[in-house]
Amino acid sequence: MLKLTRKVEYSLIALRHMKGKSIDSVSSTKEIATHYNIPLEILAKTLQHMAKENIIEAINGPRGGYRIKAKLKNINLVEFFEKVEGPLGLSDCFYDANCMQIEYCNIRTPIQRINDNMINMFRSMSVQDITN
Amino acid sequence: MLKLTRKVEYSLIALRHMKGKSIDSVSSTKEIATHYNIPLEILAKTLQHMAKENIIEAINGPRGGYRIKAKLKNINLVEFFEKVEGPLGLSDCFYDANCMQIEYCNIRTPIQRINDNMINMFRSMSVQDITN
DNA sequence: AATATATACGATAATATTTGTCGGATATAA
DNA sequence: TTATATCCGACAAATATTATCGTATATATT
Repeated sequence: MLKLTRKVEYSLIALRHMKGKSIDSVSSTKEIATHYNIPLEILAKTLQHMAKENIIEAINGPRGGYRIKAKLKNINLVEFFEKVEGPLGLSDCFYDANCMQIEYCNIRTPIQRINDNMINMFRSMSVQDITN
Repeated sequence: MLKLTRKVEYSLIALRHMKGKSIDSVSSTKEIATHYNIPLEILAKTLQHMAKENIIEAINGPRGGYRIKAKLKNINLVEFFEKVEGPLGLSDCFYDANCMQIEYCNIRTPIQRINDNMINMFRSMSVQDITN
């Protein structure tokens, strides 16, 4: 419960790795995967996904790889989590109302309050903060 | 990602239901299950679990059921989540160090910071707050 | 142009977690 | 004694997450 997914973890690991290198040098999937002991194919997809979201940039071909594209300071954790994993919410009913008890539910509003607090907390932190 | 489990949701629903009744009246599993459209057996286990944790109290026999036992004001959400679901943490490595990349991991400390913020936030809310 | 290295990506399989079911036991008010 | 309710372990199903495979495409280097 309340866990991050590996995809998010791998994304953060990769970003932090890239941040430690000079601005225009690239990091290949294999390089990161072997260094941090991450399954290559999973990491590959994760990086492709981040590239599609314009967080990083792909350089094709031999000696290719990825490098950071976005200003990490301008991406808060809510945006980041949603780019990587999709909509955020303590319960599905906050973005997909397919729930058997929605009609009689007595905790939707209370949980909404917890949810708001959580969202605010994540919004107050940037990806930059986290990868420092 | 970052979801509550149904067990937690059902627990909160049940507590809120009981709070709406007079202090010594009891609520049966069936009553709650049918009212909120929750699978009976699941709810039964959930309530048994909360009884073991002394949050609620079981009254056996016909006309039995459960009623609130603890001071909900004195239980914060971290305590509550841990009573109902076990240890809390954004990543397993915060309470079970069985991780392949723990040695080279470059995000453990950063995620720890997010985790601390989250824990603090949950600690600042009581079950009472949530079931009001 | 050929080759080797790297990303791109859909399909599918394995694993883990969560959720739900079943069967039978115990307690107790009526 | 009976009906109603909790108790609880074992098991099964559903869902979500994580990982693998196969093949295609892009491009530096030679």
